[in-house]
Amino acid sequence: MPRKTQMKCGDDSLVVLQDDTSAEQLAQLAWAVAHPARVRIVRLLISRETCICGEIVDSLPLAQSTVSQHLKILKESGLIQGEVDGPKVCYCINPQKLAELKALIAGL
Amino acid sequence: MPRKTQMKCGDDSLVVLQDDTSAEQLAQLAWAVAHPARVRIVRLLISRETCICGEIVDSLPLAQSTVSQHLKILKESGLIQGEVDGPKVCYCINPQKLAELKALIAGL
DNA sequence: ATTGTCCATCGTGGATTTACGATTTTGGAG
DNA sequence: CTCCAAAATCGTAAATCCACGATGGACAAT
Repeated sequence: MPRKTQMKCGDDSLVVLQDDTSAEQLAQLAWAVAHPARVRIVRLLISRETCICGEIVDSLPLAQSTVSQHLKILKESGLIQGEVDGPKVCYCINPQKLAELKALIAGL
Repeated sequence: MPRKTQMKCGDDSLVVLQDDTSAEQLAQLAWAVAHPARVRIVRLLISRETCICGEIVDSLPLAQSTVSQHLKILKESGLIQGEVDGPKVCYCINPQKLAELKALIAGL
């Protein structure tokens, strides 16, 4: 769960939170790709339209558990989806979320 | 300085590092806007073409020192620039870097 | 020179990230 | 049923982030 602004200081509820949802949305999606390994994963998933699985692990210089963690983060962001296929798990991009990210960044 | 992949495991220099620079570039820029406060700052700087300074502090529900830290991060990413104007400091966006971020995301 | 404002930086504390190895879970083969 | 491989999860250690108050430095005006 990516971070929200903690705003420990005096709460000015309304004015402050006005367009904060959009900022948080963007921040959350940006955060998902704010790590080289996760960028690589996303790119890999885009290049091969066919979902792959643990080949991701082989394509990265990281331990299996670490990659699994990054996959979890990407899954939670909604950018990718994973479904079990026998003993393996296949991941693929979620085009909608990817488009959303692109739109949010483009709309800056 | 945002994080790079640590890759503590066996080094497979060539294949692995091939397009890693691009992934790191994207990750670095994405990370700069991976926080709601920084998104707000960037948006503010874009909306007012004229550089502002400590109004940024007033527009955010954060302490001055915290905002200064976010500004530093954004400055290090290259997305914004700041120059002293008398006792105040004016910040403005760096259109090139912003374009770079947009291009990298769009090119996903 | 002194004062006041604006901003950066220091120092700190708590939460989060990121990495790893080890363990558990899951589903298919033998 | 048992064994194997794939993947998720647990537990942990180190680094980083993010917030704050307090301090320090730069510049204008008095």
